[in-house]
Amino acid sequence: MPFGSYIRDLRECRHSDDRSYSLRQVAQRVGIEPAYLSKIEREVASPPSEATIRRIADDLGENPDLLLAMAGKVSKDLQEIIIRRAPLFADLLRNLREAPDHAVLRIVREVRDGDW
Amino acid sequence: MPFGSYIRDLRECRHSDDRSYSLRQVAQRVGIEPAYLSKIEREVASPPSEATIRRIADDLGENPDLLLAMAGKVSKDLQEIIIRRAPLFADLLRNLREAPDHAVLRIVREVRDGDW
DNA sequence: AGTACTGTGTAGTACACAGTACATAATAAC
DNA sequence: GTTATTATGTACTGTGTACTACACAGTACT
Repeated sequence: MPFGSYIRDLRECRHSDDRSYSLRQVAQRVGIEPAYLSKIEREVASPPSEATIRRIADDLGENPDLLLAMAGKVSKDLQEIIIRRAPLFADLLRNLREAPDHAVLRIVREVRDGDW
Repeated sequence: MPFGSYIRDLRECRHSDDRSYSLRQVAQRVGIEPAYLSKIEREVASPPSEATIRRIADDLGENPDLLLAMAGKVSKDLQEIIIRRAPLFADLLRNLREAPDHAVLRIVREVRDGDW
């Protein structure tokens, strides 16, 4: 699903039982013009900047990494992590490309409880 | 070390025993204007596009992921890998942020020989 | 002294990104 | 049934990216 329709659905879902989730009010809280948010939702405009996506995610209560991904973006903080040790992490990621979710999850847990 | 000075040093090193590594000739092989490469090397211009960095890496025999990192960029193919499973990989990377190199390397090997 | 190479200065192009501003049309509330 | 609110259409702006084109200047050979 594209970014625009996704956040529109999400917002309309919130709107259905909370009147403060109109396009205008969300736009105001997020700090952009309603016309611009309208265009984003209808995919007339491409997804906004990372900062704006984060504020939208915050307002709609959605995972920011997921929204960024739907917008075709990778969070700046993740990019930083990779850039610091580029060849190493490049290698890791390319090796994990085809790994099934559960294998990656196992590694996440292993690392989190890791005693190196 | 910044991107510009790094590739200048690298090129001049090659140049010292191979005359075909002049700024002009490298620029021609890479497919950009010499004046532009000059500006990149002196950091008058910011680093070029990913595609151009790849061609430079290729010509100078350097690791493309390393050059991209020095330019503050993350390779598009790596971004793709993350984007496909954003929340999962975001979690993994943030957990690996502080992990020492050898721990990451161990995981790389583990995954490469992995039987899931 | 001429030519052949080396790098650099200046100027400008084309296009994408991230929006604003205002007018108008549709819908809901009272 | 008018007022208030909602969503859209159109037009425009400023900033960054990724370059090109061409003229100029220094050095090296011969």
